[in-house]
Amino acid sequence: MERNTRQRGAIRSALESADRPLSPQEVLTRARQDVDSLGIATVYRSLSSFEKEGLVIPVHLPGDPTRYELAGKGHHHHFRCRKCGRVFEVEGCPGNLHQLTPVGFKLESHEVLLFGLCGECG
Amino acid sequence: MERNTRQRGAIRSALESADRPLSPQEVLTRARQDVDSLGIATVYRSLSSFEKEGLVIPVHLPGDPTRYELAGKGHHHHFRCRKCGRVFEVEGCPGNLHQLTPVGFKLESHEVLLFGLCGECG
DNA sequence: GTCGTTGCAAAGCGTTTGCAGCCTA
DNA sequence: TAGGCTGCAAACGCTTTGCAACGAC
Repeated sequence: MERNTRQRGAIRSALESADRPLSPQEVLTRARQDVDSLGIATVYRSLSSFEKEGLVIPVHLPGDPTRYELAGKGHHHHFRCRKCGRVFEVEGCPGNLHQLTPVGFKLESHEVLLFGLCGECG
Repeated sequence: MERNTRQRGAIRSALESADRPLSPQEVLTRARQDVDSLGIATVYRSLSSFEKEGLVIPVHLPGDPTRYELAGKGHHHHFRCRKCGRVFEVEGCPGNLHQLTPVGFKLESHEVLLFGLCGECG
């Protein structure tokens, strides 16, 4: 059973106030503004329980720690600038993915990652 | 300047004989059949120098260590079975990716990952 | 002979876990 | 009050690095 604690509230708030996926470390920094005794272990435990509940979604980027963002934003993907490292959300989806899937395979989900330069760095 | 050593040869062979991306640990196991004193540090160092040379390509999968495959196979993506964990190469590419890219951004590369069940597990 | 390469061991870094005390329900 | 939650520190697994010996060119 899930309990509502100050820590979990702070972690959820941190994610809500962000407009991009946050790493556990970034979550910790932000959430400590609410609960300054917060420990990194609690962040990891909360994020993974939020993930199980479907409240947050993990965003995996090559070479970076896993980031998390709130679920319910609708289907989208991510663009990472190779210069400044920031991660942006991109609307839409290329589609056609079932056409790529080998015969006999069952496609359940997918991830599309774009890399390049953002508007400011380009 | 790059030198040809038995170790690098063994690592390259390991990748050549595989039909799927290998993790550094898997590369080590296979390459040790040629050079049994091979150490894991050498595998990491060689893989990253091969990557810089453009000889191999890293394949990143959420939750797994980075795998490597030989470059020059043509553009393709990957499908991972959530049951058996195997990673398959997928021909083709969804295209349309420039349409997803925000205005002012410069798209340089991308990655598409498919998840689901393979033919045997489905 | 030079200097890049190797293997070992130690260090790094992100993540997980054991445990005793805390606090929500 | 029960049992989930928390913070700390230790443990973990993968990856990187320091260093002295090695070996390709």
